[in-house]
Amino acid sequence: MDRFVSTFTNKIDVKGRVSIPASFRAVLERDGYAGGIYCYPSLDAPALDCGGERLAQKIDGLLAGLPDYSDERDELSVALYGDVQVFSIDGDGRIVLPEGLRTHAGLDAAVTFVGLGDKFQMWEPARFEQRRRDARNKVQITRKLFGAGKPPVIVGDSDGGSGDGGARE
Amino acid sequence: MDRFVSTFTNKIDVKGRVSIPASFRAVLERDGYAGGIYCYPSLDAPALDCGGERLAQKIDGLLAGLPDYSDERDELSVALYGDVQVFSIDGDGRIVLPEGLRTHAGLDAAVTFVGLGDKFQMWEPARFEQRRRDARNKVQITRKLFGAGKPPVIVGDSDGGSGDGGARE
DNA sequence: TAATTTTCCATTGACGCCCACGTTAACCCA
DNA sequence: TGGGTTAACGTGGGCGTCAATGGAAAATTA
Repeated sequence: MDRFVSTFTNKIDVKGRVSIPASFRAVLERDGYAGGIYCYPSLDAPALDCGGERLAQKIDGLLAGLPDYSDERDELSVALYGDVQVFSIDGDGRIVLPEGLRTHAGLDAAVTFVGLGDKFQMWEPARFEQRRRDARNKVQITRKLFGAGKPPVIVGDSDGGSGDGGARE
Repeated sequence: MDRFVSTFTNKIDVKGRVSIPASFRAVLERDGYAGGIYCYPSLDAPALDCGGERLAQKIDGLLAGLPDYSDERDELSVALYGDVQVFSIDGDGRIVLPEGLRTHAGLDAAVTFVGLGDKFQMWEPARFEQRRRDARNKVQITRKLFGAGKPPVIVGDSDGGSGDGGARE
């Protein structure tokens, strides 16, 4: 497995810790250094975008194209790095969510991890459910408009396996 | 870890001392001499740019490309070296911020350290928050740079808000 | 000597690390 | 095929260590 897939919901404990789904950790390890994850507030959703070394290298790659000490680079650096936080994963596969990011995503008692291929997102479970419903409606509409045969695959539609808040994969 | 990442906020005490985040100190040590950091007012922001040996060598590298005794070089030398200060880090990982630099960055009660890869910046916390908000607004430009085409499915853009559901990748 | 800076020490609160338990899925063997 | 066993994972809590911070003592300068 080399991509983040499926969704999982884990609890935040009293110390602010939350377990990263084991399958996501496996992807991170494959990605290089697995001792930490890069994380920043999602731009247009109340969620956090997360990934491993590959994500970090993407950011670096963008900056590498710009000359050192140019204004352009400085601005972009702040825009990109400014929001990024790095969480170290402890021996039990958990991270601690600091206050700032928790408020952005409205995280309180639990976190829903949403695999998006080369990165994943962390959502407040109820908000994600809402968002997912909206997405389904949208797909219905789109399908009618286009008369498409195959609907785009969203998240476990029909709730086959993972959606029920059960922790395990 | 060999790059400055994440952001941290530490307090300035009554004597003008402030702790350098431990993870940044680790980077500095790896960078060569860890007894001091190079620091100068940021050119285009109310902040201070800081780094270790690698940063100093980069500055040297820039000047090396210009002919000796050219006006250009003189100007750049002054611009780059003129305001550089070297702070020694005490036994507890702290530096003392002199008056001049504190006023440039408006530093008063606390400092936000922003990791930018091969260097980091010191901001007055409130100003950095402001800057970060601005940066997020400018993200449309950033997105083009990222070549964000198709947003990932799932997050059905229900809030009619800013464009595609895809976050920056 | 007075004032300011630097070094050293102490506190405390957060964080990393370790272990232990319950639950659930996977596995094995009859 | 079904029941029992084992392993993996998520979760909670305790404990030790280290970083951040405040303050005192020593040293340097005027």
